[in-house]
Amino acid sequence: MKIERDLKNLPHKTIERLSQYRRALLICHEQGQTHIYSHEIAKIQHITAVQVRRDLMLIGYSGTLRKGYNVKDLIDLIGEIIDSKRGINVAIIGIGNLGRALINYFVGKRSHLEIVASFDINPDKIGNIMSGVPCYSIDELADKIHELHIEVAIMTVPADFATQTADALVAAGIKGILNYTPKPVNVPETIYLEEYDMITSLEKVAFYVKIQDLN
Amino acid sequence: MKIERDLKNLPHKTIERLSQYRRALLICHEQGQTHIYSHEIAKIQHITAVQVRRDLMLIGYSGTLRKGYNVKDLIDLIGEIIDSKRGINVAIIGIGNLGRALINYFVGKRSHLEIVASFDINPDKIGNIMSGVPCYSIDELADKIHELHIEVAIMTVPADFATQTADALVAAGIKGILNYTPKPVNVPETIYLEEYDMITSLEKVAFYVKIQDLN
DNA sequence: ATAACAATGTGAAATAAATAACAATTTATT
DNA sequence: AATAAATTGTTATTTATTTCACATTGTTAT
Repeated sequence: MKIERDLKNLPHKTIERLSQYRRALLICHEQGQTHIYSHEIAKIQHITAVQVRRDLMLIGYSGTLRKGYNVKDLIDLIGEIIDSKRGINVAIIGIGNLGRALINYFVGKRSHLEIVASFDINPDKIGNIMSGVPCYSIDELADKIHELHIEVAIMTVPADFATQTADALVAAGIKGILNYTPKPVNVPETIYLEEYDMITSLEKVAFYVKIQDLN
Repeated sequence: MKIERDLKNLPHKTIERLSQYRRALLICHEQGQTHIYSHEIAKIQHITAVQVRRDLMLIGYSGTLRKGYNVKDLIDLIGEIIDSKRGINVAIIGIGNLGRALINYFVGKRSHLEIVASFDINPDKIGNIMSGVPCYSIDELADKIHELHIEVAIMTVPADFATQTADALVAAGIKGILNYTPKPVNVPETIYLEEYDMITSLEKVAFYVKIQDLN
């Protein structure tokens, strides 16, 4: 009960960084590294060592002086914080290039997050299995979401289908949506929505390149 | 000279939102809408009307009372702020699913950002043209970056190639990098680097879905 | 032993970003 | 003409996030 309250108070940015720390730590662990200093983690993530220490403080982890943090312990603790014990099933909506990229990229990467289904409108794709992920007709969306206990959906449909796809997901009882279409969608407040648009990122890079030249 | 200083002082978040406002405004403009209120823009972007007005205040745009903002004028002004007058050439490094998704998605979308080349290591892909974008060997990276005046690169190579790709881009004189590999890369401070990792976003969604259940 | 060093942990301060509050003003209505 | 309503523009405030400063404490070298 204490922990639940703490989790809710973790800054959003800290959540993001914890995920990134873990990814870096997993690589260190694979390579046999047992301990790591805050400034080493910081360097990998292009942030400051203080930032790392503060994040770890927030999740109640203590390192040892002069040896730093225990890589394995920290990986496990971050898992306890950000992972769901029961695991979470994920679906990808829209099997275009981006949908395929996500499937290839995610499958097998995180044990607590499993991509259990994909959906498309194209008959040529329906029925296929890609990296172990079956593709169903979008008509089966609601049924499969219930049947397979899918809680999170990643939207990779064309922009013109974004709204109706989001509506269908909401109606089917999805709990979280990651929207990669360039069209913002509206969902009830009870559903967690994360939107990311690649054009915005590219335009941002271009902007900072541009103003550098103005020096 | 006044403007140059102002541009540098615009909050990063405002830059991102300006890009998003424009995208929404372009759709409105296509549909023949001539004016728009701050609260309408806000609703599309899931933010507050005050936030919109503040962003527009920062770029020195004034709307008209009771009619709101002129869609066309605002599109043009945002372009003056975030676009480079000369246009910026972009390359995609790595023609996997994600690279292809980006090409399909970007081509023709923004006049000031042109994808002029892609690069890959696979001989089957080299020499192909996709949506008008030629694919060159990664060996030609430096040459083509100079020849085609490429200033921004989007990295969509496998994680294991991230470091060497970034190093090659830096050596070739790139000015900005958008890194979509899951591996953070190091570049000199003079180069603008934006990194985005899809696993982090998915884990974040999963986290907030998880803690909602703890209520 | 003791001093010097190098790391963590954390309260305080600074910075960045979002929100609240409200004055000003145009338009529509009576 | 006066009033009401709706919208912008902007200062002040609040909230969120990062950084600073430094106390603490193992470890190593002398």
